[in-house]
Parts: sequence; structure tokens; C-alpha cells
Amino acid sequence: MESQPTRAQRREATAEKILRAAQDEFGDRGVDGATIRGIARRAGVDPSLVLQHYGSKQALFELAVRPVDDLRDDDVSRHLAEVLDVRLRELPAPTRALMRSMLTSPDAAAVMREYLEDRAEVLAAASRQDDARLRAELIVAAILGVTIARHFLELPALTAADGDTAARILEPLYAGLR
Amino acid sequence: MESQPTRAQRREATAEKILRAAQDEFGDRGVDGATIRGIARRAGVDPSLVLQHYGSKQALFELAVRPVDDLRDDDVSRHLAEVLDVRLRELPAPTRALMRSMLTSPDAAAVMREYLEDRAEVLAAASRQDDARLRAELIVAAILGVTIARHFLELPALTAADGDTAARILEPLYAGLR
DNA sequence: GTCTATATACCGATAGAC
DNA sequence: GTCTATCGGTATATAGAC
Repeated sequence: MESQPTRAQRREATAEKILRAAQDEFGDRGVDGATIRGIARRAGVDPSLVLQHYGSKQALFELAVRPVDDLRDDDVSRHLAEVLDVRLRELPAPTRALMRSMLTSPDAAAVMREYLEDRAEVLAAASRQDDARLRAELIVAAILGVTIARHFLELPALTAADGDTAARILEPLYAGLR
Repeated sequence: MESQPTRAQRREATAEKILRAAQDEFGDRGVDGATIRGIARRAGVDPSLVLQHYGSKQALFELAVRPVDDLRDDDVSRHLAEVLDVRLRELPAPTRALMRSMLTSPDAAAVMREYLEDRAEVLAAASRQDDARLRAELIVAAILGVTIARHFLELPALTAADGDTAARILEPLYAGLR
């Protein structure tokens, strides 16, 4: 119907490129440190296009940090090994952007809190312990700390370790949940 | 020798007041979010006095986040209960300022890494396990995550819990270190 | 549709009046 | 010693030229 890629398609492709650049920039510098200009530079577009497409820096941030479902948490017994294997390797760009900003942006903190509460609820639901909810929150908090120590602080032994080894050491935390 | 409080004493008192205000401001907004003007407002002094006393925002930050020795970690067996009891209650102002900025400021991240490495080294030294260092780093990382979840994300069950209960649940982590 | 130019608002830091 | 005034820089966001 149209010659080559549609105008709408080209516009869509540019928007995608900007969003990915935003995730990288937010992931490296945090909400406050990131700039529209920096995002545009990464995407290879004009700065005004960024706001043309997404309205404001804040709106773009909220799209950029929408958590990805990279974990299948239906199998609780495999939860730890899986999550650690994922968290110790590479962090998805939206997750990295969210974590980088959660201590300085109330909005990012709220998104992270809801995400962790969801995961804690799933974990606690499988248990019959009366303190299951506290145990579950301690587990997700511990994994959060390990992820920060690995990707943002780079503690040496933790950075060198693989997911299975770390999972074996943290395993006892899950025993109390059964 | 001098009438009432010395000029030097008054100057010292003002400097102290500014430093405490800076710890609060950095603790609430992070390095980037904090402003010289905001610190001066909290301290009830003129903005120019802040730089008059401390030279630059960065120099003031480095003084403000100097970690406090609030933990006696010579007794490893009591380590967990003690640290959790402290970390779950109130966070010292310098610690709070350091944690708030560690994800967005490379300098703050470096200070936090060194602090955690020190603590991990002390913990690992008491063990004869060959993976003691990794176990110790996992422990300090977990405590870091719990502290963030409690004071910055405010996970509900964790916020309501007391140190002893949380320590009892996390206790198995230490068993593997012996 | 894309980019240039700019309005508006803070910031850190400095110089100098009092 | 303390504060006023300001410099120079950078940010978001907008309006209009092309």
C-alpha cells in the first residue's frame, strides 16, 4: 500500500530506539543524572524528538523502568537458583534503570516496592508458616542486596561467583518457608 | 581569656551545625538532589557560609558520609542479631546519606564497597571454610538489602518486624560460616 | 515531520560590600 | 566574619522556522 517502510513505521522505529537509549541512560546515571540530550545522543536523534515522542522526561522514565517478567516464579522450590542465576549474570535494561533510581526517586521506589511485594506474596502463598510473609520479604530483600552488591558495588567474591554456588549457600533461607 | 564563647568556638559550632544539616539533606535527597541552599536552610545559615566552611559540595559530602563505627563486630556469633537490631531500628545520619547516594555516585559506591569489604573480611576471618569469603559477602549483601527494603522501600512485614525475629530467620546463613 | 532557537529556572561557586 | 550580588553553566520544555 505504501512505498518501502511506512512513515508511521519509521516513526515507530525511532520511538523504539529512543526508549532503548533511555533505558541505558537511566540505567547508567539514574533519573536525575540522565539528560534528554544524553538520551538523544545515544539514540542518534535530535533532543527535541525525545520529548516530541514521549512528552516529558518523567513519562519516558516511567515507560523505561516498567519491570520485565524475566522470571517464572510458579515453581517455588526452584525459585532461588533461577533468580540468582538471572540476577548474577546480566541485569535487564529496565531493571537496571529502576534499581539505579530507586533510592533517589520516590516514583522508582514505589515501583520497586510493588514489584518486591508481588514477589514476596507469591513466595509466601506456598507456605503454611505463620511468619511466611516476613520470611518471604527477607528473602526478596536479601536477593535485592546481592544484586546491588554484584552489579553496582562489585564485591569481588560475589562478582566472580556463579549463580548455582550462591544459590547453594543461600538455600537454607528457603528451608524455613516450607 | 575570652569573653563568653570564643570566636573560634562559635565558628566551630556553626560548622558542626552545617555538617549535621548536610547529613540530613544528603540522606533525604542524595548527592545530586541535595543543594547547598537546602543545606544552608536546614542549618539556618547563609548559603555562602556552607562553602566558606567546607570548600565545595563534594568535600562536604565526603565528610558527611564518613561511616560511623556503630557496630562491635569482634563477636561474630552475636554479629547478626546485633547488626539487624541496629539496622532495623534507626539508621545513623551518615550511613543514611551514604546509602541514599551509593547507586548514583561513584564516590559513594566506592566508600560503601570498602566498608562492606571490611566487614566481610572480619566475618570470613573467623571461618575455616574455603568459600568463607563468598559466604561473608553474601551475608553483608543480604543485610544491605534488608536495610534498603526496611528504610527506603518500606516493605510492610519487614518494617513491622523487630531485630530479634528477623535475626532468628536469617540465622541459618551464619551456620555455613562455621 | 524534523531541527534551531530560546524561554525559564536552578545550580555551584566567587567576589566584594559591610 | 557574615551576607548580597552575580557569574557562568546546564537543565527541561516550548515555539516556530523549514
